[in-house]
Amino acid sequence: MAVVREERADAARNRKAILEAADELFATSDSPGEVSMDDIARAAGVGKGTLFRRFGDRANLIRQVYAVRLAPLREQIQSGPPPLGPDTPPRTRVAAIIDAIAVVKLDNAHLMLALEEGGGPTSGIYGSADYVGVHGLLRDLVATELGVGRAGWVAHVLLATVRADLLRHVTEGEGMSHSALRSSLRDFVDDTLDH
Amino acid sequence: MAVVREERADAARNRKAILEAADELFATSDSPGEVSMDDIARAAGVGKGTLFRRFGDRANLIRQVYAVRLAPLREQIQSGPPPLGPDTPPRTRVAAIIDAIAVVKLDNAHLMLALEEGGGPTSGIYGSADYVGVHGLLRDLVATELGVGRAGWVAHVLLATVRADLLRHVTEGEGMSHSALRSSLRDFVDDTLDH
DNA sequence: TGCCAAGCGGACCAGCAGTCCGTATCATGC
DNA sequence: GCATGATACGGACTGCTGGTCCGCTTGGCA
Repeated sequence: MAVVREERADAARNRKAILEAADELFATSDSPGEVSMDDIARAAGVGKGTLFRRFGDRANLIRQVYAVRLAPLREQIQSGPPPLGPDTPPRTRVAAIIDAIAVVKLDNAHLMLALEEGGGPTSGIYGSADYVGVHGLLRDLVATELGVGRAGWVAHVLLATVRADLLRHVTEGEGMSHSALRSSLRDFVDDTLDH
Repeated sequence: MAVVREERADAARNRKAILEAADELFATSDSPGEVSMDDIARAAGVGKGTLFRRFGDRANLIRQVYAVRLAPLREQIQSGPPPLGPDTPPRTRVAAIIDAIAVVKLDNAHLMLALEEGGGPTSGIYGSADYVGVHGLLRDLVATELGVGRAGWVAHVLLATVRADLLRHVTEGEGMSHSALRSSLRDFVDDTLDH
C-alpha cells in the first residue's frame, strides 16, 4: 500500500482560491457559458496551467464547485435527521428531497445552470455520479410506494421536474414565486406517489 | 406595401443544400456539439459566408433544421385528424401529443440533442417559439381536466418528461426499449391527469 | 543548508463561431 | 441577346476559447 502523498501547502491554497473564484464568477455572471477558464484563473490570481493541473478540464471544475455547494444537502440526506435523513417514511422523504433539491437549485441558479449546460459533452447530467446516486435513492424509495416496475421511470420524472433551467424559466420567465413553485412541486410529488 | 423580393434561385438552392447537409451531419454524428459550421458548409458544398448569410448563427440553423423535421407533427396537431388534431377529447389528445413528441425525439435523437444543448445561449429551449406554443396548447388542454391553477405547471412537467437527453439516457443508458418507454410515458400522463 | 519532486504560470496551439469584402452570378429592362 | 445593378458567393481573416507544454520556482524533508 503506497502512502498517499500529502498535497503541498501552495497547491492546497491554490485549489481553494480557484474554487472560490469560480463559485463567485458563476454565481454572479448572467450566463455561465460566458465565464472562461482564463477569467477564473485571473480572478483566482493563478496561472491557467495551475488551474488545469488541478482540475483537468472545465467540466470537472464545474462539478467540483457544484460538489462543494451540494455537500451539506448530501450530508443531510445520508445521515441527517428527518425529513431528509434515512429515518423518515419513504413518501415524506421523497417529497423532502425533491423540495430540498429545488431550494438548492433556486439558491444557486447560475451555478446549476453551468453544471447542466456544460457538465459534460456527451454524458450530460445523467452520467454524473450525483444524478445516479440520487436517482438510485429515489428509485428505491418510490419502489416502496409504487412497486419496482414503475419506480425507475418515476424517479427520473421527479428529477426532471427540478431541472435548473425549468425552475429558472418558471420563476424568472413566468414570474412564479419560489413558494408557489415549491407548493406546486409538493402537490405534484404527492399526486405522483398516489398511484 | 413593398413587394417581397423573390429569393434568388442560387440562394434557394444553397439554403436547401445547407439544411440537408446539416440534417445529415447532426443525424449521423455521435455528439452534435462536434459538428462545426465549417463541416456543414463543406458538406453542403458552400462557403462559410453563405451559410452565415442565410442563417445568421449556429443556433438559428439548428432551429431551422429542427423546424423542418417537426413540421409534419405541428401540422397534425394543428389541423390533422384525431388523436392529434383539434377534434379530440382533451385527455386523449394530451396523451397523443406527448407520445408523438417522444416518438419524434426518439427518431431524431441526435438532432434533438443538438437543439436542446445549443439551441440558445441564455434562452435555452424554454424561450423557443416551439416550446411556448406546445406548452400553451397543453396548458389549455390540461386546464379542462385539472383546472387552470395547476395546468401551467403540469404542462411543463409533461414536457420535461420528454426531454431529449432524458429519453436518450433511459433508452441508450438504461437499455429501456422504445415501446416500454412509451408505455411508461402513457401511464404517467394518465396518472397525472387523474387528479 | 542542499536537494529534488511537486507545483507554477503564461506563451503557445488547434479549432471554433462569426465577419468582411473583392468577385461572380442572377434577374431584369431594353 | 445584352448591359447593369442588386444580390449572393466563398474563403481568408479575426478574436476568443479550452487545453497543453515546459523552463523556472518553491516547499518539505534529511
